[in-house]
Amino acid sequence: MSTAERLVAAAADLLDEGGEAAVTLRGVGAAIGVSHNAPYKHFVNRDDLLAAVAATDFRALAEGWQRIRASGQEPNQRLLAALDAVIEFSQAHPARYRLLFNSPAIAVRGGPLTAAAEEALGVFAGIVEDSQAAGTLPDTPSDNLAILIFATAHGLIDADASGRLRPRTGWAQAGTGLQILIRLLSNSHQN
Amino acid sequence: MSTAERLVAAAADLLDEGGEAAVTLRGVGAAIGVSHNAPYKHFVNRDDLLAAVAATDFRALAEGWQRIRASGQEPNQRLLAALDAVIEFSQAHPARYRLLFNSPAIAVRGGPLTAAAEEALGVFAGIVEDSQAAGTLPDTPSDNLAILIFATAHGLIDADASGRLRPRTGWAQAGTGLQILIRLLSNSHQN
DNA sequence: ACCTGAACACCGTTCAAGT
DNA sequence: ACCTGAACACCGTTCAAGT
Repeated sequence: MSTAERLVAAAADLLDEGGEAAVTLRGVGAAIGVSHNAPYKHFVNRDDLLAAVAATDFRALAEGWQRIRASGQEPNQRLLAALDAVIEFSQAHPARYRLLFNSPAIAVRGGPLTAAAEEALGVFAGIVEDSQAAGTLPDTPSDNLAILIFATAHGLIDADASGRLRPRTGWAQAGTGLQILIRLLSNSHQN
Repeated sequence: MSTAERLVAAAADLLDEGGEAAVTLRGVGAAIGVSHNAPYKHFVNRDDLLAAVAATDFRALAEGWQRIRASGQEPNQRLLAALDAVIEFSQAHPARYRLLFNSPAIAVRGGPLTAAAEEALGVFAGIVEDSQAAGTLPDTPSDNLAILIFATAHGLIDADASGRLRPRTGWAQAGTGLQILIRLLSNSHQN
């Protein structure tokens, strides 16, 4: 692994352990045995390092979604599995999830991160398209419907993280809300 | 205005001007002519001050929604107006919007902020309930449907802030996606 | 009760210097 | 090409002291 890759991995670990505030250049450097200054030889600044972590996670997410899309399940089951995958990621790696979908300052930088995000969302849109082709979702343009469904998932995940999901709804998880949404949308199509 | 209130107002201004990073205790103190240490006599720490800003904004949001609910428009128009109000706030005060709906570390603190958030979301749920009573939304439990709709709004707002809304959908605004969602949900009910 | 000023232990970032 | 160490200008927070 190159130094740059080791820095990215170390930053991801620190995100998991202590959240974004725990990712200091001094900490990242120490984790792989270089000075607090070495990261500047591989990334333009701290945000650039965080963007590299996010890009890596987007690529992994895209791969996971691709496997789900290619699996033998029913289309709507694949869609729910894709949503479950991102919910699971948000719970296992909350700080890294926030970096993917909740960090406008980093998302807006463009570059490889934007490309990786586009690719991942493209795979997700494909999964939605499969459901539409199977006739289990309304025939709104697939890019539009995909972002609508994903936005709902993201909103529910955020509400859950802020402790505002269970008190109001009694739902154990964001996934429960999404099942209801998919059912409502299916009904919408069947008339 | 008490010193505490002036500190909250100064913090809100700094959020609008330079984002969360611009809210330093030194800057907040200087803005109202006290030392960088004075805030500690009114708030337990920086997060507590930010939570106070968020609580104030939640109360204002609840009042705005209440006015919309009491207005003479059609129920679904009131719902879209309520969603427009929060979209508008997110664009006029992005850093403060993030504090309301995108800051789990602060939301989880409980206290007056949680109470203010509960109250605001309760008013929003009431607006959704009105639409259901008018027969223009499915009869899913109103708290559940309200959080589903609000989650979608929040997700679209976040996607827009990260620059990921327009490229994929061509939508000029989050509001466009919400109109489509409301229409789909209305169809869902009419069969 | 409320505020100040010094001090502490951190930060990100820059720069000159090393190999 | 890659890294180090000192230095700079910040932070939040604590503490002793003032009125």
